[in-house]
Amino acid sequence: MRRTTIADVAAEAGVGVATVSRVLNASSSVREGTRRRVLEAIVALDYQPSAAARALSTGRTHTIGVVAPFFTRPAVIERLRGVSRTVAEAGYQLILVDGEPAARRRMFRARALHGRIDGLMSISIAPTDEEVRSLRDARVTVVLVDGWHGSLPSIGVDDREGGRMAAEHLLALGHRRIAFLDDCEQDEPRLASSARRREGFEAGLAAAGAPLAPELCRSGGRRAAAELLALADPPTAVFAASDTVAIAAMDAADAAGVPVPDRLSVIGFDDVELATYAGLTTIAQPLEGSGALGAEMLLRAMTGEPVEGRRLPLELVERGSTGPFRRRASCEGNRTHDVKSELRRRRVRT
Amino acid sequence: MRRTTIADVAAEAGVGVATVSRVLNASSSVREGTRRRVLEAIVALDYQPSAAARALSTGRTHTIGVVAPFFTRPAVIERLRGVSRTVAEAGYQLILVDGEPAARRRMFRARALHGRIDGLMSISIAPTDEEVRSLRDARVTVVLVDGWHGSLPSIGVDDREGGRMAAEHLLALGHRRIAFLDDCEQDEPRLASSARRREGFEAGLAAAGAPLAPELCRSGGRRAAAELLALADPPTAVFAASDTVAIAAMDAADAAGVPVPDRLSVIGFDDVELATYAGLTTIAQPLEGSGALGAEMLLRAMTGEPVEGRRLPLELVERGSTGPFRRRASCEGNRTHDVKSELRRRRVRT
DNA sequence: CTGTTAGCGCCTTCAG
DNA sequence: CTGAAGGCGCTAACAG
Repeated sequence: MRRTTIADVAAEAGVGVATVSRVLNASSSVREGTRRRVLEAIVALDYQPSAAARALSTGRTHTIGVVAPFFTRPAVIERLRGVSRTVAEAGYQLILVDGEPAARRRMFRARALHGRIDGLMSISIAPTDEEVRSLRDARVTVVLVDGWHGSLPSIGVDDREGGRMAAEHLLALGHRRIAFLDDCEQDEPRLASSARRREGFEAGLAAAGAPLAPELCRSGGRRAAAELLALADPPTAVFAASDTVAIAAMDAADAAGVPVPDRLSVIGFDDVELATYAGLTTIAQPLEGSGALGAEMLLRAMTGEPVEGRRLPLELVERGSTGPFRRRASCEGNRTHDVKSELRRRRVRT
Repeated sequence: MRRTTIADVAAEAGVGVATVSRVLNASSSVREGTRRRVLEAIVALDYQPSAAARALSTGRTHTIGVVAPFFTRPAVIERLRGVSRTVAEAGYQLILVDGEPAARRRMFRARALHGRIDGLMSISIAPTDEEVRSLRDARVTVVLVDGWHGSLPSIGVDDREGGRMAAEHLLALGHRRIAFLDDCEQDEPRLASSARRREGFEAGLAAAGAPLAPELCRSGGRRAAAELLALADPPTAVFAASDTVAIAAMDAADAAGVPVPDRLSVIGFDDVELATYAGLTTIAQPLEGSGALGAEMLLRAMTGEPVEGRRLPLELVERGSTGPFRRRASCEGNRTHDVKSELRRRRVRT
């Protein structure tokens, strides 16, 4: 029992294969009667064209690939949601390539995608110049989301500006001893957004005459935050390069009995869903929207239409994790602290 | 500048295409010298075989599809992580099909996947009998994760038992007026795990002589929880069919000024990452592990090897969201309540 | 409008 | 061990 092919349909309908192909692809016109007969034959035989054959013949797979660090960054998943929706609406498939660096790199070695995908979206990973060249040689259409490259359409936010906004918010609250917590990506030096956020942040602090102290600038999550808190002269506020790190910092604060925001203000970046639950103040960027927009652009670029990158807007979202600067060890502060940390410790465990 | 094909390599190496194909597929033996020459030609030309051509020729795509409600259920993403890892290690691609029901159904209409995938994993969505038949007719290998079907290898947990465990935990804490919050999936009647969790839960309560009151059994998240709390005789504990719903319930409690766990104990199901941050007591099941195991089974099944489903273990994870039953309106309870809810309200906003 | 035919790039007998 | 040739299922000229 062979699978039914276009030839079977043609025979059943009493026409040539080309005609069947034509009604399948709604290409040049087919007489209404013929068309109906073909359609009936298709239904009768429950025929379904072979994607592989079509891909081989046309050179297009109707599939787009997405490379990204899916499972280490919640923000990526939210972006993917937008991609998935858009791509599905356009009738395209989605191939996922998660990335330990090796896999990502393989994906960028464009020839590896021959006959697999028509377009490639890279989220939070910018290819090197060499990879870009390789991609272009292979004529793979590429769009970057949350990553920039001079010769590739890129969509994302102004991370420097975001850093500056965070600095402003904290400064406006009266904080002066402010720390920075970087994303802890030892193996991915090209994840550049954190670096840019930090640049803007530093600039913002410096402009206000409160430059970032070197010992207040760390990289990592919970442990780094704990070290910060253990300092003789600990910071009263911290800007984390991502919500994930920010939440880890809040966790560390709870564990150390440091009340947030009374003795430590915490601000993050991204505004992932988790930030809502955690009550985290953060610099919000469009996540799902960036994915959707990126997908639209990719789809358009794949038709040959020239597309240009876009900057998306940022917005400060104030929740409860930042508050005005307070002098240490005020009586009231202490009482609140005890109740609160006791409370959170009861609920939150790692 | 045409893309380089197997013929180019053959010419470059001074051999026939068949030989190139042989070294590519490590199939029958090739003399060492010839083999080396071919390999060199491949490198020299930076040749990369066309996946489409290979798929058409062999009938196998080296791609597996995953259908699942990716973006509405955090648990699915964690499962996917295991799938991704396993599948990548085996050198397979991953195609994602998110599902508004329409897309899922299309995927199940097996013929639609001809020439696209070699195997299909369905997470948290069980196909109907008819779909199973269709799948079998099309000879698509299928494995179910978190879903059961008599004639398909299925892997998951004993949801009924999980429900029973939740009941036991709450009863052991002294609660008697206990509510159930269902997942709010109006459009997906086949998402059966919630139903089974509830069955086990009801059975557990009934066995202890504290049967589930009809008015304490609702479906939905925050709003349903709020209704529960507004009852004249509100429950002192609630079992939610998933962590997501449980966290929504905690949120509703905070908003209503009801302290958790002092006046309301909340227990969830799944143990997603978020549960840790939320300090949620929950019935934990292997998430990433289930994905990995499912992928392994699928890969094996695709070779023709018969595989059998597996039940994974459940475990009660106590965090801070459940506590002993307390009589209402005790003085101490009230004080704690005020501080706490004031506090959480400050931090958590929706 | 519609049928015929030549590939798309690779795998796989089948001879040599 | 290796080369030649047919075919996987479909699309896309090119004739009619």
